[in-house]
Amino acid sequence: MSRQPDESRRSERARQAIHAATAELLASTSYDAITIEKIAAQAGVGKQTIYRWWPSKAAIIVDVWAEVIAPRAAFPDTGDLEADLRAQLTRMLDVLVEPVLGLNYMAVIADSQRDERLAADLSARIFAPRIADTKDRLRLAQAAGQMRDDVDVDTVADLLYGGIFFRSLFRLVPLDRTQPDALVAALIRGIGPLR
Amino acid sequence: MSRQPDESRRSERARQAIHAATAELLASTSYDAITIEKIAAQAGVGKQTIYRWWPSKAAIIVDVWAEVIAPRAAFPDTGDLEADLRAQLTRMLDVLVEPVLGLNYMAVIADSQRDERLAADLSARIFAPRIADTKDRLRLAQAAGQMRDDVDVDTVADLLYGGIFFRSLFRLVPLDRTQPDALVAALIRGIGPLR
Amino acid sequence: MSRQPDESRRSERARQAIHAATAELLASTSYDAITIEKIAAQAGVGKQTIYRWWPSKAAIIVDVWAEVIAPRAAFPDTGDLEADLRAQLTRMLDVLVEPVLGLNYMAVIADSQRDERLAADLSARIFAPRIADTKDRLRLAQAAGQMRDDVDVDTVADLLYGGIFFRSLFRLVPLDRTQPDALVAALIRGIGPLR
Amino acid sequence: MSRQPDESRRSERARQAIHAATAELLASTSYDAITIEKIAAQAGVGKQTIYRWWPSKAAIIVDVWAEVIAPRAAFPDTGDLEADLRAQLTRMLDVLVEPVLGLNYMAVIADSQRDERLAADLSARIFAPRIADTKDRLRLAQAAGQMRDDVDVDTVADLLYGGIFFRSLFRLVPLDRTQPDALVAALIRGIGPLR
DNA sequence: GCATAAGCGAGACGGTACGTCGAGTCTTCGA
DNA sequence: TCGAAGACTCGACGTACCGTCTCGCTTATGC
Repeated sequence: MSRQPDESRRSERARQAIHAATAELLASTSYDAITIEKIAAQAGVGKQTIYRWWPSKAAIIVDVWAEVIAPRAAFPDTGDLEADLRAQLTRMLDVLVEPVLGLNYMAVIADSQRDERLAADLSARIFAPRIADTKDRLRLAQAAGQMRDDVDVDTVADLLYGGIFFRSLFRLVPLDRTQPDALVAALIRGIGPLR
Repeated sequence: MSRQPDESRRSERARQAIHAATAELLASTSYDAITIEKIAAQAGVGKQTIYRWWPSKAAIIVDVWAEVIAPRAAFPDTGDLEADLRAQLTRMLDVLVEPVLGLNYMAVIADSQRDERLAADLSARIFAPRIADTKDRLRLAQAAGQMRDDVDVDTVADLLYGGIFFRSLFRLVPLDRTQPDALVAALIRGIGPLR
Repeated sequence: MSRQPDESRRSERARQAIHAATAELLASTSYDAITIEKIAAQAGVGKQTIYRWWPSKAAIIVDVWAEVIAPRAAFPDTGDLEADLRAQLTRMLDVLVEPVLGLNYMAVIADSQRDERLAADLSARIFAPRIADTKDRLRLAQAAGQMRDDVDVDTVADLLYGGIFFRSLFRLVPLDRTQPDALVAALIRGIGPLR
Repeated sequence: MSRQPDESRRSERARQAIHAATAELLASTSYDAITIEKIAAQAGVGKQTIYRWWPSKAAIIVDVWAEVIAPRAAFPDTGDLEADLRAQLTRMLDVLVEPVLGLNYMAVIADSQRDERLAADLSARIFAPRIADTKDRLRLAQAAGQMRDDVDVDTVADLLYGGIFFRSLFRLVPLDRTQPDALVAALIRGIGPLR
């Protein structure tokens, strides 16, 4: 049986070289054209070193993102719920809209549909923290009376992010930065008739 | 440059065999393990015959779906908007929830992120018609005073389907059939404070 | 299970390119440095095409030799047994003595020690025919009264070729072209005391 | 450049463990499947310890043999040259005939064709002493009038051992223990017509 | 008697080649 | 001219070992 390697002996130099190479490729190359062989070559690293520490190329990418994104700005909280949600969605759109990076972003999410480990990794390290922030903000709003307290914050998060992702996924309508306004407005006021 | 083949000479027998083989594989095999070679072998068809008529395996799958799904039930219209939206989302969830098929469904959507032709095909043949139906239903609701007419139906469609897809994509929360109720309720009544 | 390929569809072009590339490498490169990847690259051929038709690089080499060597000169027959054996051994030495080719020659024999299929191939296509010729010549000599007929021709063949190969194998003594003379002389006259 | 290590500090425990592991593998495993990594693992030794003291796996094997074989019986000398040669060849055949060990034996000789250092080592420590013994015995025979003194002992040694090795190398004819009789008889009496 | 430098076990590292897989193209034959 | 069959070139896969390179950790002098 194959042993799991000894973390304490891991080469920091190699880890960084792989991160750097992956980041570079992510910005310039389409997801399918990014191969483990290319990452290894560009990083000046043996393939085995990659396979020793990561189960797939998508896992490397998640790793890179986690490191880059981790220290990003927290969920905005100006006291105005609608403005804050709008700001947050816009921030997200800014990433999805970038030509190469945005597609690669979606491609990793795509791969996660076929790879359970990756899905778990992606959720835990990229999405879960942000969604947790979102829910915190929503609960604050509930406490402040800016949001009904008979709606489930999970549901709201799904609607909020889902609305953006759906457009991004299917591109039936071109992406544009005014979208969040309409989305958030509809969500806050509801689509039902005025009561 | 390579000529496009003569549609009129196309073998209906081969087309059906390929459809059948693909459908069979879709229900039993993970997306990555479905290969054009396997489809060809299972259909008793030369690879060239596939390449002559389809640009990719995902395109075949879309083709199969389009045929299967086309005659499906139209958007429900009982007069009760909330109930109808709920019913439609539930129908959708029923597909996504199926263990192999649901994942393959998402995997095709995933692939469409890297393949523009596929994305167009998938939109045009699978999603666009359903979304058009949805919008029609929404406009009816507006006309009937069941829905505010200052909200964009595009936005509503995004929120509606996005909510479901988002859960399906990231599976942070397990999928279950009660979800549409909460989603639709929140969307209709809005999350803002009672006015 | 993997099917054996269809001989009749085999590409003659590819076969020849592989032969040529191998022959070129054999004359210039040490056996260990000849890899299937290099052969494929030099021949402008996919690796799979090699694996489809040959089980190992040594098998390719044997194939090349068989084609090159097949039409070689027959065993000499001048009527003088001693001279003929001498001539034949000298011809053999000429190959073994060549700097790169000779070593590669021994290296293939070496590999045949670890690969039964290769050993059979090498025997059948390269050695067996020559040894059969040798035995025919020896039997002629027996019929002509130039050789005792109470000695086994197999044994004589072993002594004859073995003597050359042994030197070539261990190189305890440098190889030189006068060796066959002494070898054949000792073998013909025997080493026992004059009777 | 890398310093040669200090012999006096060498671990005898490790040396023996490596010898033992190698001997075990030699008896059970095909030559190609014997790797330095396996030897190290089986011996419970770091790879570096092997590389520090031996240049190749074949060198380890030669080392093992040299130790095992060194104290072996000297060349027999009963006064009867023919019987003694026969006895010696038979002893040799006994090793070559063993199923795994015999093949590994030939495989090392094989490897020596590609590795000059190994060839020198193998000659010096395994073959040269035995061949020297053989030649001594032959010279004794010459002095005793049991062998012609116009034949070169080198040549005779080549014929003698070559005959055996040739069969072993190519296995055109299965090996059997009666072979040495015919070989030695032919060599002593010669194959030429009765004089 | 204690530092200090060696060999040691372990195993990660940069590489090279392996043998396999599937992609998409090309060729041959039969209908 | 399409279809079946399948060989072709290509490129990436994930694995196996190579030989080198750190890492602590014993030892075992020699200052």
